[in-house]
Amino acid sequence: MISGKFAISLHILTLLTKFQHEYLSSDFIASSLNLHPVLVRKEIINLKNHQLVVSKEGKNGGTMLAKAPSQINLDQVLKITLEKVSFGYSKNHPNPNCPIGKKINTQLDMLYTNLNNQISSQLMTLTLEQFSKDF
Amino acid sequence: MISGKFAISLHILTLLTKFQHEYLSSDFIASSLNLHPVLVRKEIINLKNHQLVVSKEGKNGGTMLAKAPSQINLDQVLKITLEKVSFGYSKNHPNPNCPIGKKINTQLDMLYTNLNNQISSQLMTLTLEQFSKDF
DNA sequence: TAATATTGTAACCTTATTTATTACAGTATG
DNA sequence: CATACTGTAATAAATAAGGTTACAATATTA
Repeated sequence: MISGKFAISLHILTLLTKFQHEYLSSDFIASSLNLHPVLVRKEIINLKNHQLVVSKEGKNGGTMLAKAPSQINLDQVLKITLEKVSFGYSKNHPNPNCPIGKKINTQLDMLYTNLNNQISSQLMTLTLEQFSKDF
Repeated sequence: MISGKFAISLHILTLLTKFQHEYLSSDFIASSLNLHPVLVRKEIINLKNHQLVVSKEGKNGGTMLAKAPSQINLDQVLKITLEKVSFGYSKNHPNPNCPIGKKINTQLDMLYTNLNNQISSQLMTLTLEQFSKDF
């Protein structure tokens, strides 16, 4: 899953913010997302691995935020879902005998790193609390 | 073609910058990219449609920059290749009966638009001339 | 003017990636 | 102990991306 990960995780976190201190089941979350519960659980595992949520197995189990929404910013969410925003690479290895082909990926990396830094610094200023307020 | 478009176009434009005032064939360009010449021609058509390059059919034909590399900035290239950088959406329509589901896409749009504006203003400051200098 | 090198473009094929489904073991609750 | 959950693997289906073939159109040059 690449394209939807960030959006799905943010949706889940927003739901959890609205129902703070309650365990929400993957079925409930899935019905808001209109997504298969197994996919929701997979995303939740990722959120769990990064200590953003906790979940409880068994009857009346589910998932809950692990910290206050004011302590979670959107850059954290981006980092654990997409890692880096890619603006794309040509899939094939460019010709190493061509001066451009040889260096293009390094140059793109540098450019993309700069762009990512800027994106991150913007997302860092936005907390889940703020994002959730508009719903 | 989504992921590679920006990188491929930038690679082509960089080559054209290095060989300014020469018509380069799609075969030559393809061998630097290690890509099928037909794909190169497809990308070139896009660059042509946006007046960044001109091309000439027939023997000794090929493609050449339509303007000085100092007059082309990377935001223009981004706009004609990816239009907008997407951070992803859940593929399904979220549940409109859920307050979060109903509004999530609008909220994501706003967020993504802000991020794109910032990316654009950064890329606008970078010309093809500058980008090509490091090869 | 004929051979050649090139672009332009459509149709189609292949592969990779994403998303969805099924199945079931494990676990906590009441 | 029945039930309602999570966790997770295996696999299938759908979609997207990239690659290939084929050939018409065009300009060059010998």
